[in-house]
Amino acid sequence: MIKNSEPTIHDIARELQISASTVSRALNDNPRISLKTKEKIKAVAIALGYRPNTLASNLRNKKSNTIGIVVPLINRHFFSSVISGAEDVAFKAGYNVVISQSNDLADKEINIVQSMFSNRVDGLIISIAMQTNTFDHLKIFRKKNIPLVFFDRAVPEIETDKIVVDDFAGGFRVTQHLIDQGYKRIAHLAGTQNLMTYFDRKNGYIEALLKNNILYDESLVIINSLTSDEGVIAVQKLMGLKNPPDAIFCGNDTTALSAMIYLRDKGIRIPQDIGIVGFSNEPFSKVVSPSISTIAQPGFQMGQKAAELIIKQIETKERTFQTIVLPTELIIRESSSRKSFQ
Amino acid sequence: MIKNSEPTIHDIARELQISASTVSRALNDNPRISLKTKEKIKAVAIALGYRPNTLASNLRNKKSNTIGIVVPLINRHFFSSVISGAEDVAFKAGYNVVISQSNDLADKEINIVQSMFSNRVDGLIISIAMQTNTFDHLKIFRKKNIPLVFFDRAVPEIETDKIVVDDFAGGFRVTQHLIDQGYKRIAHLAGTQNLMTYFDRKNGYIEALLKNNILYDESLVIINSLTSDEGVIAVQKLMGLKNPPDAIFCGNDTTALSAMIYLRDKGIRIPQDIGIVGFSNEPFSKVVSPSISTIAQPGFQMGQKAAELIIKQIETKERTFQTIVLPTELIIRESSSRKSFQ
DNA sequence: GCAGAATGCGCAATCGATTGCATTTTTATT
DNA sequence: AATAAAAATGCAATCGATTGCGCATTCTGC
Repeated sequence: MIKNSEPTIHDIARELQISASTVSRALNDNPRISLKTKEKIKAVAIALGYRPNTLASNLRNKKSNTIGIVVPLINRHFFSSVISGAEDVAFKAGYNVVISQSNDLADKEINIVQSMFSNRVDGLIISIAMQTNTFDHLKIFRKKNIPLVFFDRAVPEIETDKIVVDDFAGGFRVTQHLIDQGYKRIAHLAGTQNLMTYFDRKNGYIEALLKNNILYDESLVIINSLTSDEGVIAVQKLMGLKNPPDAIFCGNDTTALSAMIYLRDKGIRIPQDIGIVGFSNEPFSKVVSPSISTIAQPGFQMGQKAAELIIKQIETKERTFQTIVLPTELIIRESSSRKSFQ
Repeated sequence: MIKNSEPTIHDIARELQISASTVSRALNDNPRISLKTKEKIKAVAIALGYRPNTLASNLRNKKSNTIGIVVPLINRHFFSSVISGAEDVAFKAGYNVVISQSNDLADKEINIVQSMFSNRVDGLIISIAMQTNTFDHLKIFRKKNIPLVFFDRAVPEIETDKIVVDDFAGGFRVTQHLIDQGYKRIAHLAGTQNLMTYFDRKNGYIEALLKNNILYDESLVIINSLTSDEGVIAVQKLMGLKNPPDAIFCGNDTTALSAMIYLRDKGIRIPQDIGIVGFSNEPFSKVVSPSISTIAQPGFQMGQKAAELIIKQIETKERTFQTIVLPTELIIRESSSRKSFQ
């Protein structure tokens, strides 16, 4: 008879005239099974092409050995670095990783998170979508005591481990740097203010202005969702002011680039006429011309830390949450180096 | 008593003094259950915060409603586009998607694929790692008749659906373009020849040379793994030849960029002294200076097609495999536009 | 008012692996 | 050789959801 389906431990057991329990134990290297039996069983397992059914195992163990990672966009260098870092640690610790992207949409995020829950991931590492403003789908993880770790974009009202970068310091240093370069009217392109990251960057910016006795002019701050197109729109608006800025601190590299291209096409020189700084150190920021000054975030490292913390949560009952703030690095490139032209 | 664990259909059943079968059927909208009962059951389900245990369901149904996607590197724009396209279609069809990256390592790929198999994905969409040269871990999918679709980097010896781009035509057009621009000695930076993609690109290159009565000089072809560093090494070698090339067709944009930067630092002008063309149309290729001519591959579309085909394989028993060859587009930018300087 | 059909629901087995406890087999001890 | 102790293995329940089959109740038409 043709066995169409996968061989199971029962097939192995039948073959050897022993019980399935013994097979299960042998394959898991349980010391209660003699070496001789183990060897026989393993040989048959290989001969039959046996592959354990993780579903059955997970169901029984109430554990999937899987960590879910949800990011807004997979193809952002920062996020894929975090993924790589997390995978690195998780893999070595024997966990599988499933990745999904929310496309920055709240609905999709909810969908994904619930699906991961239903699939009984052992833990969830997430950076929330820009659009997300209700958090019930995440609170449930805490309520049910399922390991949860936020990175980069965390939810303040949910108490759990968080890995963030020092966005405030980042915003501060960018602004201070622009001031040091002699720029006087510094605008800021900010992201949604319900995300702490963008909120903090803006506050760092404001703080730096104050520290340097520069008036904080709200008309120089534009809040949008930091896409390429919106970068252009924002710059158009800024340049249309009676008193336009001479520097722009962009909330990310994408808008920094689109702004730069727009300005270049208008014949405005960078950094001589206008200084530009981005955020996140996307690979392109180094190779475009002029190269873009930006803030580097240790993505890979964040991923590693996130994985370590989630594994700690998974493997211990202890729940002493920490918020790890990783430092950022200001990378000064051409787009803001006005002094070198003087 | 505190129920720590998740509510199950049995809890709902107990609550209403009915059987679990009825609950299961009601939640699945089985017509055999009356509307009234269904409503009661659904109300209780919500009240208890019930979430189905997909593991149990999948085990019973021998189906996970999940499609696995394996790519070499998540942070390559081309691959993340494919992922997005596949997710798009899969999600709409009610499938979940799990993504993993092989980092171009054979071992990791084998590991991932086996783990996906053990998790009983309904189908696998994969672009193989550069390093992979044995295919048993994939052949098993065909042997067990589990849906399998290759995209971009396919395995010739495994018969199944494949979505590839016309790499041969791509290589041909790049080369023809360089010839049209007046370049005489055209070098080629190729990737591992056990991948059909790179093999075909090289053959397209050779064919174009022959068509134009240009001698094919093997010393102008360098094969490596197309990383940034190896791009530099390759160019150094090429420029060290007694008779160095005046154009380089690079196997990807990454090497095109690193080559370009190296040449620029040496004071060699692009495209005047040397023409450069890449492959894949990474986002940076458009914004660097000079912008890089390249071949665009319809990534999102490939992903969509791949998902459609895998779903077709999953949902029908029919196994008439097809190989879909999508067209490529030559994007001419500054790095190869020598004529505009004459 | 009654046979037969339709409707609504429950029983129990099943998916494949795991595990507490019981049972059998082997080894050690006197 | 007898018995205790240790080692090896098996039984059967369990994880949570699904489903073929069967039973009971209600409905339909004449």
